[in-house]
Amino acid sequence: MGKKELAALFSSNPDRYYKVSLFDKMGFLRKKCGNCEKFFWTLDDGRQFCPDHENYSFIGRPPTNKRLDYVNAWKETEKFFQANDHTIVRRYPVVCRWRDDLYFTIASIVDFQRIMGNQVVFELPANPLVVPQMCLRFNDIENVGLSGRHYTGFCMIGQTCNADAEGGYWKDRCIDLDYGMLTKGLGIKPEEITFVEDVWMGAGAFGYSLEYFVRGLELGNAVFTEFEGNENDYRVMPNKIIDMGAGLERFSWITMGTPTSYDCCFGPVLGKLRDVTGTDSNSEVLSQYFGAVSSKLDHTNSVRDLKSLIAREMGISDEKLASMVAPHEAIYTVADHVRTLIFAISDGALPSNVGGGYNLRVILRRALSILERFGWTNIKVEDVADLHIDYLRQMYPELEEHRQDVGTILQLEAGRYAGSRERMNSIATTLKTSKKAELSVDDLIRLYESDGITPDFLVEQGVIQGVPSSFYTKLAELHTAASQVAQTNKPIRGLEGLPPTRLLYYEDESIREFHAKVLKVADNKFVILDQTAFYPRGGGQEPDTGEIEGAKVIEVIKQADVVVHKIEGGRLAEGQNVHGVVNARRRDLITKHHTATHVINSASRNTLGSWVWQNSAFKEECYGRLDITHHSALSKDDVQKIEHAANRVIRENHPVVIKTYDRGDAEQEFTFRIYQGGVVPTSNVRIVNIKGWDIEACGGTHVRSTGEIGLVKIVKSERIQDGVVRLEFVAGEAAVNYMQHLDSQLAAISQALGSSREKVLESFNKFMEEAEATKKKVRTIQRVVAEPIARSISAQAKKLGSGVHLYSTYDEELDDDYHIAIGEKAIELDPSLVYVALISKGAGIRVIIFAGEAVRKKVKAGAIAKQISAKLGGSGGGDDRFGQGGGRLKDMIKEALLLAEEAAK
RNA sequence: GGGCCGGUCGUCUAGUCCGGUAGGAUACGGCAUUGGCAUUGCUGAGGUCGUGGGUUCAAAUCCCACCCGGUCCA
Repeated sequence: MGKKELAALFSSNPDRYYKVSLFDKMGFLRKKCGNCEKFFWTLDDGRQFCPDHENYSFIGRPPTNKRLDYVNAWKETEKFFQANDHTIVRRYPVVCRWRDDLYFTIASIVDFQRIMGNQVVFELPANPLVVPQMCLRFNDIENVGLSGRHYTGFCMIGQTCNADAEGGYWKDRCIDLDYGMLTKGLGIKPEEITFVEDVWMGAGAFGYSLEYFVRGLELGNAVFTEFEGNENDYRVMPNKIIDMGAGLERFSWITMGTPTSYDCCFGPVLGKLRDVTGTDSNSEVLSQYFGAVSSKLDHTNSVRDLKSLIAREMGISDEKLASMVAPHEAIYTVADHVRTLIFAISDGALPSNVGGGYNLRVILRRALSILERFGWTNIKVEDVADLHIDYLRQMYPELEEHRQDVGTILQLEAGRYAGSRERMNSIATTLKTSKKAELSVDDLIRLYESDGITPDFLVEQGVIQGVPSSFYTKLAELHTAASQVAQTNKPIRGLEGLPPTRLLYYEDESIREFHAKVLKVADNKFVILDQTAFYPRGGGQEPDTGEIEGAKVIEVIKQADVVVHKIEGGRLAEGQNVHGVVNARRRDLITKHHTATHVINSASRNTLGSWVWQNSAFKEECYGRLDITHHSALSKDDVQKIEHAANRVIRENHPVVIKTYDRGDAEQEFTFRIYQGGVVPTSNVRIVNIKGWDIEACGGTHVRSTGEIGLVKIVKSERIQDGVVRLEFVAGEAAVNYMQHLDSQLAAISQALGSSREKVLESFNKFMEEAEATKKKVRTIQRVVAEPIARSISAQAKKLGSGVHLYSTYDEELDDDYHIAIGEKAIELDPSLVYVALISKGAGIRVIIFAGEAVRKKVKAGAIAKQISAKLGGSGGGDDRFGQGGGRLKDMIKEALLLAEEAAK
């Protein structure tokens, strides 16, 4: 059963599903749309079509006397629902930390959804509640700023209620309230409101819904999630959920009736931008145009198509209209994109080239390129951000706290973009001026993939005439072929029906020895006990090792609720009572590294900025690794500051308190900062609280107070990908070992230099300088002596009967560079000279041959080099003037020299 | 997470496929032309060819690993 069938099913029984008490009370009539056959409810008997086919007739003449800008529209909403016993909840982060299937919060209901297994469960911090949830969506970017109603970031008013919990209500009251909100809150007349029947299907649950419209504008959608299961097997949920989502931007718009919703939702931002850019804001044509676009755009057509239609209606040319409209679209788009970035960055996301960060970089670069295209160099994105924050802080005071950070990140990214543009331009000019033939499609793909240069950009720059039609298909092929499926570890079989293992390491972390009973031995090596003190691999913490009754425990994993010990060198029988011993030193070190990870994580955030989050972590016996989100590589100074902060916390000996909380309570009390290690898939969370420093949800083992860590030393920091920096560190005894190792290395170096430890750098620099100077001196001497030596060589050369002057030598002291320099000079001075040098080099012999111009007809340097090298057991070659080669047979040197003489005769 | 591209004097780069004396441009120093400058000519200095291994008589070039930067996709 698909959405269509479900709609038919619900609509076939409207009294059961859709008819709410309001409809009877007020006399709403149920009608079938004469166009799309959808059912809808209205007070207007004459209405034939559902609002989907209606133009936005509120533009220019709003259906209410109230005029509510964005912030006031929220205040009105807040007031109304508060008066009707709803708890107003502060917005959740737009970065969706509590679900790993979403980068961003895309709807208000997402706030309260938690994934457990394959099931979505709802956790409401209050009942009923209303939340002004900022949502980010990047799937309709092309329409943003153009359509009048699309945003990359918008506020969804979420009215959420668990019908079966205390304080809960169901559809009658929900629609009563929403109706009240529209009529009393916004001041809209009842006849203006239409409810349309629809359905909603999600993961493991579905329901029916009523969308409400005024003058063709959908203001909200009340979803009644009544059933759980799938289409073939479902039942009424024990906790039915109401999810009403309404667009705050639209609430404001319906009361203002501005040409676009942007005009009433960005506060003073648009006006300021128009002033600065000198964009005329009082044009009748413009409001006519945007009004037309807003009302006529439906799901099927694009703004571009609409534009020429409207131009025709308005009786002006496409070009004229486009040029009038473009700066306005640009301002709308920039305002939207920057607003979205403010929320994302405030909530800890960073523009980057990976994951959700990519979306952020795309919109930022879009905004920057718009500013550039229009030549609005006097507008800085960080200034636009400030304007937004000035306005929005009444509603979202937390934005004020992050004003500085947002500015920092925007500025940094704008700089990166400028660098990128510069590089693209220089590549474009190189391509344009190079005499190379047409660029092939493969060339274009390479340029796109390795430099991010789109063919559109090349067309713009006049490098190519047009984009080849095969470009995008070829690109698509490339990527579908490359995509692969990730592999997962296959589970150990035969564990079904075993009770959950009792986890002694949680009950008392100090236990290193314990008694237990063997419940199961699978495959001769996987042992399951009724209880264990062995910590299994998980949360980036490596497993314990040790022994069970003499058998070595080499690996411990947790599968569902069962801890599995992999053993080696021993046999255990099911039912046997055993004694287990955990490798205490290993556990202690891993534990220290784990608590140190938390300490360093907060130290990094306090040092670098609020955008720092744990990206992933790994804790071993001999070192720990923490990946944090950060926009740039760390300087030495940054690392030292973090190290200082971390060690201070260790010296201050903060207590580490571990306590289990209800997940919702923990989120409310400690915020989503607790999810540093990722999503927690259980309804209880174990909170590790380093008092006064760091609070995280974590399942690992920890010291009782930070002083036990003793010492941390950051060993290395590297940027492992855009937006992620890896810190490698050592803690406790491992840190001491590391320091000792460094110390002995330093001792060895200073000894080798014959220097003292204090002056090791000084003497190293001196050695380097000397080496450099010596190299230079050798070069100079070589140049100075080349001529006199060349002369004496010419004099020494054997004058052969053939007219050839032959000089040959075997040299064990000077190198090939010397002989190349001398040989070159020598044949210049004596064109009849043939210069043959065999040079001992390591285990082999190098051959250098020069032939003077006058004898080149007879003696070819390359040929001789080849012959001689062959004799020496190697090979060589070259041209007539210069040849080189070599070999390894040192006892053939004499014969090789004779061979040269032979050839010159 | 999966790819791809690049790293050569201060700067921009050629050379890499197919191993054989690292070359050009620009800026810089000097000299000449000039009353002075611009210009021009001559000339000089400037290079761990990202790092480390390997193959080879020989590696900027081929192979492997790593580092740094860029970029695309999910």
